[in-house]
Amino acid sequence: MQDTTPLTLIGKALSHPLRERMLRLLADGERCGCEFAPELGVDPSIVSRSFALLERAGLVTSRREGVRVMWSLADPELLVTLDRLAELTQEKVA
Amino acid sequence: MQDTTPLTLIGKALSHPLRERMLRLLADGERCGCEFAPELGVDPSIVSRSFALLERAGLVTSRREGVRVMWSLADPELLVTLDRLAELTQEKVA
DNA sequence: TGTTATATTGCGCATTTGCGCAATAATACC
DNA sequence: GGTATTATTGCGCAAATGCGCAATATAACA
Repeated sequence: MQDTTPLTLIGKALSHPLRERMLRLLADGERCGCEFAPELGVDPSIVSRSFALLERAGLVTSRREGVRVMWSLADPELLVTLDRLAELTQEKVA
Repeated sequence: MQDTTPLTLIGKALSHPLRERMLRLLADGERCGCEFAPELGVDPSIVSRSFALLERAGLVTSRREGVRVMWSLADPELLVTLDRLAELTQEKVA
């Protein structure tokens, strides 16, 4: 794709259930990337690529701590805003 | 995809620049679907399928008016919330 | 009935995304 | 140097998405 806006990047990042789950696993704060593969039942390579997508969209940030990479939500308001968005769209559906 | 949540549906709907543009074209209120194909320079079939996606995600609603289908945002707060989301993610990027 | 305007759906094909194995990188420690 | 732990990247293949033409549907109206 050529014309990529901040919002479409966010959309792509959110458009896979695994990546939404990863976001929610960060709700309580920073976590080591190494926890995600076993917890989600996928290959570490998928976790790595998924975090890369989330990071490019600006949804998460990372810092190295020795051999580990620690991930956290880019903003504590994020999940609230996402859930608010889901609310707004479900009004008419429900 | 099997495991599809409200948020992943929204993500998919937002993940294409054409569909984001369509959403923004509804900022000022209801519009006839027939305006979008010429304005966006794509085939009407693409507009139809794109609206179907946006509607399934709960982002837009429609009503028939004779031969036309009139589209509007599911909620007037939607674009504000989406832009808020973009803000939250751009803080760290900028 | 037929004609016009708008919208949707079926189809084939191109592009993108997703997956996991294997290889490589990065860091710490001996 | 070597080993262990975690993370990333290269690759091939599978699945999903995007595209537009053509066909069909829907509604209004003469």
